[in-house]
Amino acid sequence: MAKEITPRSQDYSQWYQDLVIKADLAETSAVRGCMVIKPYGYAIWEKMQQALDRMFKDTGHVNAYFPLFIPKSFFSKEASHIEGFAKECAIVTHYRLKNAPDGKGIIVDDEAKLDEEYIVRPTSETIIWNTYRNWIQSYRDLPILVNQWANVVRWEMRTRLFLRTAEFLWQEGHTAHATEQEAIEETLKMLHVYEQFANQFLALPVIKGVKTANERFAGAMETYCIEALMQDGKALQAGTSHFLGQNFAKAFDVRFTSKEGVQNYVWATSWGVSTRLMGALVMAHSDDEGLILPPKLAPIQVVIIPVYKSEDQQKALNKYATKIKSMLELKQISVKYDNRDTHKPGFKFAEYELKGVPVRIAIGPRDLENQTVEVARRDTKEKSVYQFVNLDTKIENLLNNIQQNIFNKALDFRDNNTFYADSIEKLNSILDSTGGFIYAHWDGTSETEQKIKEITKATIRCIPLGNQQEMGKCILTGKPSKEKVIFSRAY
RNA sequence: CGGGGUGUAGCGUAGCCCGGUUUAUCGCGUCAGCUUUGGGAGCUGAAGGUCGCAGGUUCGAAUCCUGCCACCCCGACCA
Repeated sequence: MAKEITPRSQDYSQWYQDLVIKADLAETSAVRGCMVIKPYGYAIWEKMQQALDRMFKDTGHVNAYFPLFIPKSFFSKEASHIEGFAKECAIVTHYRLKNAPDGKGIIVDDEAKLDEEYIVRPTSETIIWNTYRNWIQSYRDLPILVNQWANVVRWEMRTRLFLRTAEFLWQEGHTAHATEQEAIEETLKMLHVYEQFANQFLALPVIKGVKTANERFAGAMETYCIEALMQDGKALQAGTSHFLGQNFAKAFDVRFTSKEGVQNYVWATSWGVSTRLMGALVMAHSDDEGLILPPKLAPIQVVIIPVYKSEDQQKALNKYATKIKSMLELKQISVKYDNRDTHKPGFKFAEYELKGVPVRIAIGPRDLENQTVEVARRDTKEKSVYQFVNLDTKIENLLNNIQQNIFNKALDFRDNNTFYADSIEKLNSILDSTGGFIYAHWDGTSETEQKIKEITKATIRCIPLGNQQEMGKCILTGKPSKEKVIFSRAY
Protein backbone atom coordinates (compact mmCIF):
# COMPACT_ATOMS: atom_id res chain seq x y z
CA MET A 1 0.00 0.00 0.00
CA ALA A 2 0.88 3.62 0.24
CA LYS A 3 3.28 5.44 2.45
CA GLU A 4 1.75 5.50 5.88
CA ILE A 5 2.23 8.48 8.11
CA THR A 6 1.82 8.15 11.85
CA PRO A 7 -1.02 10.50 12.89
CA ARG A 8 0.05 13.64 14.75
CA SER A 9 -2.33 12.88 17.57
CA GLN A 10 -0.82 9.46 18.13
CA ASP A 11 2.86 10.31 18.20
CA TYR A 12 3.93 13.79 17.20
CA SER A 13 7.60 13.00 17.08
CA GLN A 14 7.06 9.94 14.91
CA TRP A 15 4.73 11.95 12.67
CA TYR A 16 7.51 14.47 12.13
CA GLN A 17 10.03 11.79 11.27
CA ASP A 18 7.64 10.06 8.91
CA LEU A 19 7.02 13.31 7.07
CA VAL A 20 10.65 14.22 6.67
CA ILE A 21 11.52 10.79 5.33
CA LYS A 22 8.43 9.98 3.30
CA ALA A 23 8.17 13.41 1.71
CA ASP A 24 11.77 12.87 0.62
CA LEU A 25 13.23 15.86 2.44
CA ALA A 26 16.10 14.02 4.11
CA GLU A 27 17.31 10.73 5.47
CA THR A 28 19.80 9.56 8.03
CA SER A 29 23.30 8.71 6.87
CA ALA A 30 26.01 6.26 7.81
CA VAL A 31 27.53 8.98 9.99
CA ARG A 32 26.04 9.39 13.42
CA GLY A 33 23.94 12.50 13.74
CA CYS A 34 24.50 13.60 10.16
CA MET A 35 21.78 13.63 7.55
CA VAL A 36 21.54 13.48 3.81
CA ILE A 37 19.40 16.31 2.55
CA LYS A 38 17.62 14.91 -0.48
CA PRO A 39 16.91 16.89 -3.66
CA TYR A 40 13.34 17.80 -2.73
CA GLY A 41 14.38 18.98 0.72
CA TYR A 42 17.38 20.79 -0.65
CA ALA A 43 15.20 22.56 -3.21
CA ILE A 44 13.21 24.06 -0.35
CA TRP A 45 16.41 25.07 1.44
CA GLU A 46 17.62 26.72 -1.78
CA LYS A 47 14.43 28.76 -1.94
CA MET A 48 14.99 29.86 1.63
CA GLN A 49 18.57 30.76 0.80
CA GLN A 50 17.55 32.79 -2.24
CA ALA A 51 14.98 34.79 -0.30
CA LEU A 52 17.28 35.42 2.64
CA ASP A 53 20.26 36.22 0.47
CA ARG A 54 18.22 38.83 -1.38
CA MET A 55 17.19 40.38 1.93
CA PHE A 56 20.80 40.44 3.15
CA LYS A 57 21.99 42.08 -0.04
CA ASP A 58 19.16 44.60 0.16
CA THR A 59 20.38 45.60 3.61
CA GLY A 60 23.91 46.17 2.36
CA HIS A 61 25.59 42.86 3.13
CA VAL A 62 28.01 40.88 0.97
CA ASN A 63 28.94 37.22 1.00
CA ALA A 64 32.38 35.77 1.72
CA TYR A 65 33.78 32.45 2.85
CA PHE A 66 36.03 31.53 5.78
CA PRO A 67 37.77 28.21 6.54
CA LEU A 68 36.10 25.15 7.98
CA PHE A 69 39.02 24.62 10.36
CA ILE A 70 39.84 26.87 13.25
CA PRO A 71 43.17 26.68 15.10
CA LYS A 72 42.51 25.58 18.65
CA SER A 73 44.32 28.60 20.06
CA PHE A 74 41.87 30.99 18.38
CA PHE A 75 39.11 29.26 20.15
CA SER A 76 40.44 29.80 23.62
CA LYS A 77 40.80 33.55 23.22
CA GLU A 78 37.28 34.43 24.24
CA ALA A 79 36.60 32.82 27.61
CA SER A 80 32.82 32.43 27.61
CA HIS A 81 32.86 31.44 23.93
CA ILE A 82 35.08 28.43 24.51
CA GLU A 83 33.11 27.51 27.59
CA GLY A 84 29.94 27.41 25.55
CA PHE A 85 31.27 25.27 22.74
CA ALA A 86 34.11 23.19 24.21
CA LYS A 87 31.90 20.21 24.95
CA GLU A 88 30.65 19.74 21.41
CA CYS A 89 33.63 20.18 19.13
CA ALA A 90 35.06 17.87 16.48
CA ILE A 91 38.85 18.07 16.45
CA VAL A 92 41.33 17.37 13.67
CA THR A 93 44.52 15.94 15.11
CA HIS A 94 46.24 14.25 12.15
CA TYR A 95 46.63 14.84 8.44
CA ARG A 96 47.58 11.43 7.06
CA LEU A 97 46.64 7.77 7.01
CA LYS A 98 48.78 4.76 6.27
CA ASN A 99 48.38 1.06 5.58
CA ALA A 100 48.12 -0.97 8.77
CA PRO A 101 51.25 -3.04 9.47
CA ASP A 102 49.15 -6.21 9.65
CA GLY A 103 47.80 -5.41 6.19
CA LYS A 104 44.25 -5.06 7.46
CA GLY A 105 42.92 -1.71 6.37
CA ILE A 106 44.33 1.73 7.04
CA ILE A 107 45.20 3.48 10.27
CA VAL A 108 46.05 6.97 11.44
CA ASP A 109 49.72 7.76 10.86
CA ASP A 110 51.03 8.79 14.27
CA GLU A 111 53.89 10.61 12.63
CA ALA A 112 51.43 12.94 10.98
CA LYS A 113 50.20 14.54 14.17
CA LEU A 114 49.42 18.23 13.91
CA ASP A 115 51.40 20.54 16.19
CA GLU A 116 48.25 22.50 16.77
CA GLU A 117 44.91 20.79 16.42
CA TYR A 118 42.14 22.27 14.33
CA ILE A 119 38.58 22.60 15.53
CA VAL A 120 35.88 22.00 12.95
CA ARG A 121 33.92 25.25 13.22
CA PRO A 122 30.84 25.15 15.42
CA THR A 123 30.52 28.84 14.48
CA SER A 124 33.03 31.24 12.95
CA GLU A 125 33.41 34.24 15.25
CA THR A 126 37.00 33.44 16.15
CA ILE A 127 38.43 32.82 12.69
CA ILE A 128 36.52 35.79 11.35
CA TRP A 129 37.63 38.21 14.05
CA ASN A 130 41.17 37.01 13.68
CA THR A 131 40.82 37.93 10.01
CA TYR A 132 39.04 41.24 10.63
CA ARG A 133 42.06 42.42 12.62
CA ASN A 134 43.90 42.67 9.32
CA TRP A 135 41.00 44.30 7.52
CA ILE A 136 40.37 47.07 9.97
CA GLN A 137 42.67 49.99 10.77
CA SER A 138 40.60 53.11 10.32
CA TYR A 139 37.00 54.21 10.78
CA ARG A 140 37.05 54.34 6.98
CA ASP A 141 37.21 50.53 6.94
CA LEU A 142 33.95 50.31 8.84
CA PRO A 143 31.36 49.00 8.83
CA ILE A 144 32.10 45.51 7.57
CA LEU A 145 28.88 43.75 6.65
CA VAL A 146 29.73 40.17 5.71
CA ASN A 147 27.67 37.03 5.56
CA GLN A 148 28.73 33.49 4.85
CA TRP A 149 26.76 30.43 3.81
CA ALA A 150 28.44 27.44 5.35
CA ASN A 151 28.22 24.17 7.20
CA VAL A 152 29.08 23.89 10.88
CA VAL A 153 29.58 20.96 13.22
CA ARG A 154 28.36 20.61 16.76
CA TRP A 155 28.87 17.21 18.29
CA GLU A 156 25.35 16.77 19.57
CA MET A 157 24.57 13.79 21.76
CA ARG A 158 21.00 13.53 20.65
CA THR A 159 19.97 14.43 17.14
CA ARG A 160 16.79 14.76 15.10
CA LEU A 161 16.57 15.37 11.37
CA PHE A 162 16.81 19.11 10.66
CA LEU A 163 15.99 20.13 14.23
CA ARG A 164 19.32 19.15 15.69
CA THR A 165 22.02 17.47 13.65
CA ALA A 166 25.74 17.16 14.22
CA GLU A 167 26.47 18.91 10.95
CA PHE A 168 24.09 21.51 9.60
CA LEU A 169 23.91 24.24 6.99
CA TRP A 170 23.34 27.84 7.86
CA GLN A 171 24.27 31.40 7.19
CA GLU A 172 26.21 33.46 9.66
CA GLY A 173 26.45 37.20 9.38
CA HIS A 174 29.41 38.88 11.03
CA THR A 175 29.52 42.63 11.14
CA ALA A 176 31.96 45.18 12.54
CA HIS A 177 31.02 48.71 13.53
CA ALA A 178 32.58 51.89 14.85
CA THR A 179 30.00 52.55 17.51
CA GLU A 180 28.00 50.58 20.00
CA GLN A 181 24.78 52.15 18.82
CA GLU A 182 25.40 51.20 15.22
CA ALA A 183 26.09 47.57 16.22
CA ILE A 184 22.94 47.40 18.29
CA GLU A 185 20.96 48.83 15.38
CA GLU A 186 22.45 46.18 13.10
CA THR A 187 21.54 43.41 15.54
CA LEU A 188 17.95 44.57 15.64
CA LYS A 189 17.80 45.23 11.91
CA MET A 190 18.75 41.63 11.15
CA LEU A 191 16.32 40.36 13.75
CA HIS A 192 13.69 42.28 11.86
CA VAL A 193 14.85 40.72 8.59
CA TYR A 194 14.41 37.28 10.13
CA GLU A 195 10.95 38.18 11.33
CA GLN A 196 9.98 39.38 7.88
CA PHE A 197 11.36 36.24 6.31
CA ALA A 198 9.52 34.01 8.76
CA ASN A 199 6.24 35.85 8.22
CA GLN A 200 6.38 36.28 4.47
CA PHE A 201 8.10 33.11 3.32
CA LEU A 202 7.75 30.50 6.05
CA ALA A 203 4.24 31.82 6.73
CA LEU A 204 5.21 31.58 10.35
CA PRO A 205 4.39 34.16 12.99
CA VAL A 206 7.25 34.69 15.41
CA ILE A 207 7.88 36.62 18.58
CA LYS A 208 10.92 38.85 18.66
CA GLY A 209 12.59 38.99 21.98
CA VAL A 210 15.76 39.03 23.99
CA LYS A 211 17.23 35.96 25.68
CA THR A 212 17.93 35.73 29.38
CA ALA A 213 21.54 35.34 30.52
CA ASN A 214 21.09 31.56 30.75
CA GLU A 215 20.15 31.26 27.10
CA ARG A 216 22.56 33.84 25.76
CA PHE A 217 25.10 33.01 23.04
CA ALA A 218 28.54 32.21 24.39
CA GLY A 219 30.44 35.45 23.96
CA ALA A 220 27.51 37.80 23.38
CA MET A 221 26.44 40.80 25.42
CA GLU A 222 22.87 40.28 24.32
CA THR A 223 21.14 37.61 22.26
CA TYR A 224 17.94 38.39 20.38
CA CYS A 225 15.77 35.72 18.85
CA ILE A 226 12.63 34.92 16.97
CA GLU A 227 10.56 32.24 18.65
CA ALA A 228 7.90 30.20 16.87
CA LEU A 229 5.27 27.85 18.22
CA MET A 230 4.96 24.35 16.78
CA GLN A 231 1.72 22.37 16.52
CA ASP A 232 2.51 20.26 19.57
CA GLY A 233 2.77 23.34 21.72
CA LYS A 234 6.53 23.40 21.92
CA ALA A 235 8.59 26.44 21.06
CA LEU A 236 11.29 26.54 18.44
CA GLN A 237 14.01 29.14 18.23
CA ALA A 238 13.97 30.00 14.56
CA GLY A 239 16.78 32.54 14.38
CA THR A 240 19.18 34.49 16.53
CA SER A 241 20.93 37.83 16.30
CA HIS A 242 23.69 38.70 18.73
CA PHE A 243 25.10 41.97 19.93
CA LEU A 244 28.67 40.94 20.71
CA GLY A 245 29.84 44.23 22.19
CA GLN A 246 33.61 44.49 22.04
CA ASN A 247 34.22 40.98 23.35
CA PHE A 248 35.68 39.55 20.17
CA ALA A 249 37.42 42.78 19.22
CA LYS A 250 39.22 42.70 22.55
CA ALA A 251 39.98 38.98 22.34
CA PHE A 252 41.49 39.40 18.86
CA ASP A 253 42.78 42.94 19.34
CA VAL A 254 40.74 44.54 16.58
CA ARG A 255 41.07 48.29 16.90
CA PHE A 256 40.51 51.23 14.59
CA THR A 257 41.55 54.85 14.59
CA SER A 258 38.57 57.17 14.83
CA LYS A 259 38.09 60.47 13.06
CA GLU A 260 39.43 62.10 16.17
CA GLY A 261 42.57 59.98 16.00
CA VAL A 262 41.66 57.82 18.98
CA GLN A 263 42.21 54.05 19.03
CA ASN A 264 38.99 52.17 19.79
CA TYR A 265 37.89 48.57 19.85
CA VAL A 266 35.42 47.59 17.17
CA TRP A 267 31.79 46.71 17.96
CA ALA A 268 30.41 43.47 16.63
CA THR A 269 27.29 41.52 15.77
CA SER A 270 26.57 38.06 14.46
CA TRP A 271 23.32 36.49 13.32
CA GLY A 272 22.21 33.22 11.84
CA VAL A 273 19.49 30.89 10.72
CA SER A 274 19.99 27.26 9.81
CA THR A 275 18.47 24.20 8.17
CA ARG A 276 16.54 23.96 11.40
CA LEU A 277 14.06 26.21 9.64
CA MET A 278 13.19 23.17 7.54
CA GLY A 279 12.04 21.49 10.72
CA ALA A 280 10.05 24.57 11.68
CA LEU A 281 8.39 24.60 8.28
CA VAL A 282 7.32 20.98 8.59
CA MET A 283 6.13 21.16 12.18
CA ALA A 284 4.28 24.44 11.89
CA HIS A 285 1.95 23.71 8.99
CA SER A 286 1.74 20.08 7.95
CA ASP A 287 -0.98 17.54 8.63
CA ASP A 288 -1.56 13.79 8.67
CA GLU A 289 -1.64 13.59 4.87
CA GLY A 290 1.77 15.16 4.48
CA LEU A 291 3.56 18.44 4.09
CA ILE A 292 1.83 21.74 3.62
CA LEU A 293 4.28 24.09 2.00
CA PRO A 294 3.77 27.82 1.70
CA PRO A 295 3.73 28.63 -2.05
CA LYS A 296 6.72 30.95 -1.76
CA LEU A 297 8.96 28.09 -0.66
CA ALA A 298 7.40 25.22 -2.58
CA PRO A 299 9.73 23.80 -5.24
CA ILE A 300 6.64 22.90 -7.23
CA GLN A 301 3.80 25.37 -6.80
CA VAL A 302 1.32 23.79 -9.17
CA VAL A 303 1.10 20.23 -10.39
CA ILE A 304 -1.03 19.29 -13.37
CA ILE A 305 -2.41 15.76 -13.47
CA PRO A 306 -4.19 14.37 -16.51
CA VAL A 307 -7.02 11.88 -16.21
CA TYR A 308 -7.77 9.92 -19.35
CA LYS A 309 -8.98 6.63 -20.74
CA SER A 310 -7.77 6.47 -24.30
CA GLU A 311 -4.55 7.42 -26.02
CA ASP A 312 -6.39 10.05 -28.02
CA GLN A 313 -7.61 11.64 -24.86
CA GLN A 314 -4.11 11.54 -23.44
CA LYS A 315 -2.74 13.35 -26.47
CA ALA A 316 -5.42 16.01 -26.32
CA LEU A 317 -4.79 16.50 -22.62
CA ASN A 318 -1.06 16.82 -23.21
CA LYS A 319 -1.76 19.79 -25.43
CA TYR A 320 -4.16 21.31 -22.96
CA ALA A 321 -1.71 20.82 -20.10
CA THR A 322 1.19 22.32 -22.02
CA LYS A 323 -0.93 25.36 -22.74
CA ILE A 324 -1.79 25.75 -19.08
CA LYS A 325 1.79 25.18 -18.04
CA SER A 326 3.28 27.87 -20.27
CA MET A 327 0.55 30.28 -19.32
CA LEU A 328 1.35 29.85 -15.62
CA GLU A 329 5.08 29.95 -16.16
CA LEU A 330 4.71 33.39 -17.74
CA LYS A 331 3.52 34.44 -14.29
CA GLN A 332 6.70 32.98 -12.74
CA ILE A 333 4.75 30.09 -11.27
CA SER A 334 6.67 26.81 -11.06
CA VAL A 335 4.60 24.08 -12.64
CA LYS A 336 5.06 20.36 -13.01
CA TYR A 337 3.05 18.42 -15.52
CA ASP A 338 2.98 14.83 -14.37
CA ASN A 339 2.08 12.83 -17.44
CA ARG A 340 3.52 9.52 -16.28
CA ASP A 341 1.22 6.78 -17.45
CA THR A 342 2.69 4.33 -14.99
CA HIS A 343 0.65 5.69 -12.10
CA LYS A 344 -3.02 6.28 -11.66
CA PRO A 345 -4.31 9.77 -10.92
CA GLY A 346 -5.33 8.82 -7.39
CA PHE A 347 -1.81 7.73 -6.63
CA LYS A 348 -0.45 11.02 -7.90
CA PHE A 349 -2.99 13.00 -5.89
CA ALA A 350 -1.79 11.34 -2.72
CA GLU A 351 1.85 11.71 -3.63
CA TYR A 352 1.69 15.46 -4.24
CA GLU A 353 -0.32 15.92 -1.09
CA LEU A 354 2.42 14.14 0.80
CA LYS A 355 4.94 16.47 -0.77
CA GLY A 356 2.94 19.56 0.06
CA VAL A 357 2.44 20.96 -3.44
CA PRO A 358 0.12 23.92 -2.81
CA VAL A 359 -2.12 23.63 -5.87
CA ARG A 360 -3.17 20.65 -7.94
CA ILE A 361 -4.85 21.00 -11.29
CA ALA A 362 -6.58 17.90 -12.60
CA ILE A 363 -7.72 17.81 -16.21
CA GLY A 364 -9.81 15.19 -17.91
CA PRO A 365 -11.94 14.82 -21.05
CA ARG A 366 -14.83 16.62 -19.40
CA ASP A 367 -12.62 19.62 -18.66
CA LEU A 368 -11.34 19.64 -22.18
CA GLU A 369 -14.88 19.74 -23.48
CA ASN A 370 -15.98 22.51 -21.12
CA GLN A 371 -12.68 24.42 -21.11
CA THR A 372 -12.37 24.03 -17.37
CA VAL A 373 -9.91 22.57 -14.86
CA GLU A 374 -10.38 21.07 -11.43
CA VAL A 375 -8.33 22.96 -8.86
CA ALA A 376 -7.53 21.52 -5.45
CA ARG A 377 -5.69 23.47 -2.79
CA ARG A 378 -3.48 21.60 -0.37
CA ASP A 379 -4.00 23.77 2.69
CA THR A 380 -7.78 23.39 2.94
CA LYS A 381 -8.26 20.41 0.58
CA GLU A 382 -11.02 22.36 -1.17
CA LYS A 383 -11.75 21.41 -4.76
CA SER A 384 -13.40 23.67 -7.28
CA VAL A 385 -13.82 23.97 -11.02
CA TYR A 386 -12.22 26.95 -12.74
CA GLN A 387 -12.90 28.23 -16.21
CA PHE A 388 -9.85 28.26 -18.42
CA VAL A 389 -10.23 31.97 -19.10
CA ASN A 390 -7.75 34.01 -17.03
CA LEU A 391 -6.60 30.85 -15.31
CA ASP A 392 -3.12 32.31 -14.83
CA THR A 393 -4.39 35.24 -12.79
CA LYS A 394 -6.75 33.06 -10.83
CA ILE A 395 -3.99 30.63 -9.89
CA GLU A 396 -1.67 33.48 -9.03
CA ASN A 397 -4.28 34.87 -6.68
CA LEU A 398 -4.96 31.45 -5.26
CA LEU A 399 -1.27 30.95 -4.43
CA ASN A 400 -1.18 34.30 -2.64
CA ASN A 401 -4.34 33.37 -0.85
CA ILE A 402 -2.86 30.05 0.27
CA GLN A 403 0.32 31.73 1.49
CA GLN A 404 -1.78 34.12 3.55
CA ASN A 405 -4.12 31.41 4.81
CA ILE A 406 -1.28 29.25 6.05
CA PHE A 407 0.11 32.20 7.95
CA ASN A 408 -3.28 33.06 9.42
CA LYS A 409 -3.83 29.50 10.52
CA ALA A 410 -0.47 29.44 12.27
CA LEU A 411 -1.22 32.81 13.85
CA ASP A 412 -4.61 31.59 15.12
CA PHE A 413 -2.95 28.53 16.52
CA ARG A 414 -0.42 30.61 18.37
CA ASP A 415 -3.04 33.00 19.69
CA ASN A 416 -5.14 30.09 20.90
CA ASN A 417 -2.14 28.60 22.60
CA THR A 418 -0.83 31.66 24.35
CA PHE A 419 -1.63 31.72 28.05
CA TYR A 420 -0.96 33.50 31.30
CA ALA A 421 0.09 31.71 34.46
CA ASP A 422 0.02 33.34 37.86
CA SER A 423 1.56 30.41 39.70
CA ILE A 424 4.10 27.68 39.15
CA GLU A 425 1.29 25.09 39.44
CA LYS A 426 -0.70 26.84 36.73
CA LEU A 427 2.38 27.00 34.52
CA ASN A 428 2.99 23.32 34.97
CA SER A 429 -0.61 22.30 34.32
CA ILE A 430 -0.75 24.32 31.09
CA LEU A 431 2.53 22.78 29.97
CA ASP A 432 1.23 19.31 30.67
CA SER A 433 -2.10 19.81 28.93
CA THR A 434 -1.69 21.99 25.83
CA GLY A 435 1.75 23.52 25.99
CA GLY A 436 2.14 26.82 24.19
CA PHE A 437 3.59 30.21 25.00
CA ILE A 438 2.93 31.00 28.62
CA TYR A 439 3.41 34.48 29.99
CA ALA A 440 4.40 34.64 33.63
CA HIS A 441 6.13 36.94 36.08
CA TRP A 442 9.73 36.16 36.93
CA ASP A 443 12.06 37.82 39.39
CA GLY A 444 14.84 38.24 36.84
CA THR A 445 17.43 35.92 38.36
CA SER A 446 19.17 32.99 36.71
CA GLU A 447 18.67 30.89 39.84
CA THR A 448 14.90 31.21 39.64
CA GLU A 449 14.89 30.48 35.93
CA GLN A 450 16.96 27.38 36.61
CA LYS A 451 14.65 26.17 39.35
CA ILE A 452 11.57 26.70 37.23
CA LYS A 453 13.26 24.69 34.51
CA GLU A 454 13.94 21.84 36.91
CA ILE A 455 10.34 21.80 38.09
CA THR A 456 8.56 22.28 34.77
CA LYS A 457 11.15 21.48 32.06
CA ALA A 458 10.20 24.82 30.53
CA THR A 459 12.64 27.61 29.80
CA ILE A 460 12.22 31.30 29.29
CA ARG A 461 12.03 31.55 25.52
CA CYS A 462 12.48 35.28 25.53
CA ILE A 463 11.51 38.61 26.94
CA PRO A 464 9.45 40.05 24.08
CA LEU A 465 10.64 43.32 22.57
CA GLY A 466 8.34 46.18 23.50
CA ASN A 467 7.02 44.07 26.34
CA GLN A 468 4.36 45.66 28.47
CA GLN A 469 5.79 46.84 31.79
CA GLU A 470 3.60 45.87 34.71
CA MET A 471 4.40 45.07 38.29
CA GLY A 472 3.70 41.57 39.56
CA LYS A 473 5.08 38.78 41.67
CA CYS A 474 7.45 36.07 40.51
CA ILE A 475 5.55 32.80 40.20
CA LEU A 476 8.28 30.93 42.08
CA THR A 477 9.75 33.28 44.65
CA GLY A 478 6.99 35.89 44.99
CA LYS A 479 9.62 38.59 44.57
CA PRO A 480 8.66 41.71 42.64
CA SER A 481 8.71 41.46 38.83
CA LYS A 482 8.34 44.31 36.40
CA GLU A 483 7.17 42.33 33.40
CA LYS A 484 5.96 38.93 32.22
CA VAL A 485 8.26 36.71 30.21
CA ILE A 486 7.43 33.79 27.92
CA PHE A 487 7.87 30.27 29.20
CA SER A 488 7.63 27.18 27.04
CA ARG A 489 9.05 23.75 26.56
CA ALA A 490 11.28 23.94 23.57
CA TYR A 491 13.04 22.06 20.82
C1' C B 1 27.57 10.33 27.58
C1' G B 2 23.97 6.98 31.13
C1' G B 3 19.32 3.78 30.91
C1' G B 4 15.91 1.17 27.61
C1' G B 5 14.65 -0.58 22.67
C1' U B 6 15.66 -1.79 17.54
C1' G B 7 18.62 -3.63 13.14
C1' U B 8 16.22 -9.94 8.47
C1' A B 9 15.33 -7.82 0.05
C1' G B 10 14.00 -0.74 -1.69
C1' C B 11 10.11 -0.41 2.67
C1' G B 12 7.33 -2.92 6.59
C1' U B 13 7.73 -7.71 8.79
C1' A B 14 7.61 -13.70 10.53
C1' G B 15 11.33 -16.75 12.45
C1' C B 16 15.29 -15.65 17.62
C1' C B 17 13.23 -17.11 23.94
C1' C B 18 14.05 -23.25 23.28
C1' G B 19 20.58 -23.62 17.46
C1' G B 20 19.22 -28.59 13.09
C1' U B 21 13.99 -30.22 6.40
C1' U B 22 14.96 -22.94 6.80
C1' U B 23 17.26 -24.06 -0.70
C1' A B 24 14.77 -17.69 5.53
C1' U B 25 8.12 -16.06 6.01
C1' C B 26 4.51 -12.75 4.33
C1' G B 27 2.76 -7.96 2.49
C1' C B 28 3.99 -3.52 -0.22
C1' G B 29 7.20 -1.85 -3.84
C1' U B 30 10.36 -3.31 -8.37
C1' C B 31 10.60 -5.72 -13.47
C1' A B 32 7.71 -8.11 -17.90
C1' G B 33 2.96 -8.74 -20.26
C1' C B 34 -2.28 -7.90 -20.67
C1' U B 35 -6.49 -5.30 -18.83
C1' U B 36 -7.11 -0.41 -16.43
C1' U B 37 -7.14 5.31 -15.42
C1' G B 38 -12.23 11.78 -12.30
C1' G B 39 -8.85 9.68 -5.13
C1' G B 40 -3.36 5.31 -3.45
C1' A B 41 -5.82 -0.50 -9.86
C1' G B 42 -6.40 -6.10 -11.16
C1' C B 43 -4.51 -10.69 -12.99
C1' U B 44 -0.30 -13.79 -14.50
C1' G B 45 4.79 -14.47 -14.31
C1' A B 46 9.81 -13.02 -12.66
C1' A B 47 13.84 -10.87 -10.21
C1' G B 48 15.62 -9.30 -5.63
C1' G B 49 19.09 -11.57 0.81
C1' U B 50 27.04 -10.57 3.06
C1' C B 51 19.90 -12.05 8.32
C1' G B 52 23.77 -4.22 10.65
C1' C B 53 29.51 -5.27 10.92
C1' A B 54 33.55 -8.21 13.12
C1' G B 55 35.02 -12.02 16.12
C1' G B 56 33.76 -16.33 19.21
C1' U B 57 31.06 -20.99 20.99
C1' U B 58 29.37 -25.38 18.16
C1' C B 59 29.45 -31.04 13.99
C1' G B 60 25.97 -26.98 12.69
C1' A B 61 24.36 -19.85 14.09
C1' A B 62 19.36 -15.14 11.58
C1' U B 63 18.86 -17.80 16.46
C1' C B 64 23.75 -18.33 21.90
C1' C B 65 28.25 -15.06 23.66
C1' U B 66 31.65 -10.64 23.10
C1' G B 67 33.00 -6.15 20.77
C1' C B 68 31.77 -2.40 17.32
C1' C B 69 28.38 0.67 14.05
C1' A B 70 23.76 3.09 13.19
C1' C B 71 18.74 4.44 14.42
C1' C B 72 14.46 5.33 18.00
C1' C B 73 12.66 6.64 23.15
C1' C B 74 13.93 8.66 28.14
C1' G B 75 17.68 11.42 30.81
C1' A B 76 21.99 14.64 31.12
C1' C B 77 23.79 18.27 27.70
C1' C B 78 22.64 21.96 24.08
C1' A B 79 23.63 29.83 20.61
